[in-house]
Amino acid sequence: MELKLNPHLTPFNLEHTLQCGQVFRWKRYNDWNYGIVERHVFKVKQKKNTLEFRGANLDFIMRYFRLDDNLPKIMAEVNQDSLISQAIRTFSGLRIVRQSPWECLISFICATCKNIPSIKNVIHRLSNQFGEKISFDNREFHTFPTPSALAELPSQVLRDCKLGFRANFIRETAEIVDCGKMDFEALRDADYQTAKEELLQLPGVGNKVADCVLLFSLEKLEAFPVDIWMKRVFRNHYKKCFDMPFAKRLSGGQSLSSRDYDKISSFARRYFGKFAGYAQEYLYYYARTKTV
DNA sequence: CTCCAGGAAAGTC
DNA sequence: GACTTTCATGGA
Repeated sequence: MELKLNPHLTPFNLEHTLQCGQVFRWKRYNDWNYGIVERHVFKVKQKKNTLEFRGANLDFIMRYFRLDDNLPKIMAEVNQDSLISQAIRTFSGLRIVRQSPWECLISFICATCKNIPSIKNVIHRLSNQFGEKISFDNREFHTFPTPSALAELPSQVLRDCKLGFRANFIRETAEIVDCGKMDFEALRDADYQTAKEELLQLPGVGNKVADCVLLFSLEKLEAFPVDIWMKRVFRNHYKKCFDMPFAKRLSGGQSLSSRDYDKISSFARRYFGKFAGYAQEYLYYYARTKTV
């Protein structure tokens, strides 16, 4: 199947969307990109304004890649200065993806203090060992392990997957989700603050992980995750928006205190508006690949 | 070798 | 409240 995209009404860039660092499990064989979502394996490729796909129907593609988001309107709303404007031009067509909350949650707990290649490695290790095998296109793929699959693993087995100090967080969070004590559907319906407070109860989930899960899987497009790269962006470009003592702390090498995190994140939500998460993703990818 | 990565939690004052 | 230390591991 294929989908013709009007670049003015529905701009989309598959490459930027998959490479910006929001998803960790996509693979490329030949010129096809293979994705796994829940139990669906599918492949996608883009040629200019045509999106080609197999193994998924149009509704699924529209929903997963958020092609229902009015991107031109969103970009116009977050386009508040020359830096974000530059990032928007550079990565035109980048979209936030609708991930499944459970996989997103575990992925970003694993992501603490790791670079992206390491994150991909550990997620692949988890899936290959504890996920279910699914064949597609004469290749083998694996679903992401279920909460019960991870909950029953001894932490030593998780450590053997190179999870390090994250192993206990993963197992404990898996137990909580497996017991049905985390209702992702309810979080989707709740407002940003309420949903965030719920997520913060989970072991291994702090401000940054919570905001990633809210943005990438729970429809909270105002969520603005602040990691080491975003701290760098604010130190170099938005220092004047804060008081001097705070600006000085931004220059330090230490990780953000919870209060300083809120200071940046809530400023960004006011500054960029209700689609601040989109601004974050463009700035994040820009900071990682260009000089800021 | 040292330094860093999509941080969080526990400890200290 | 706030600052500091600890937690593992692979890659540059």
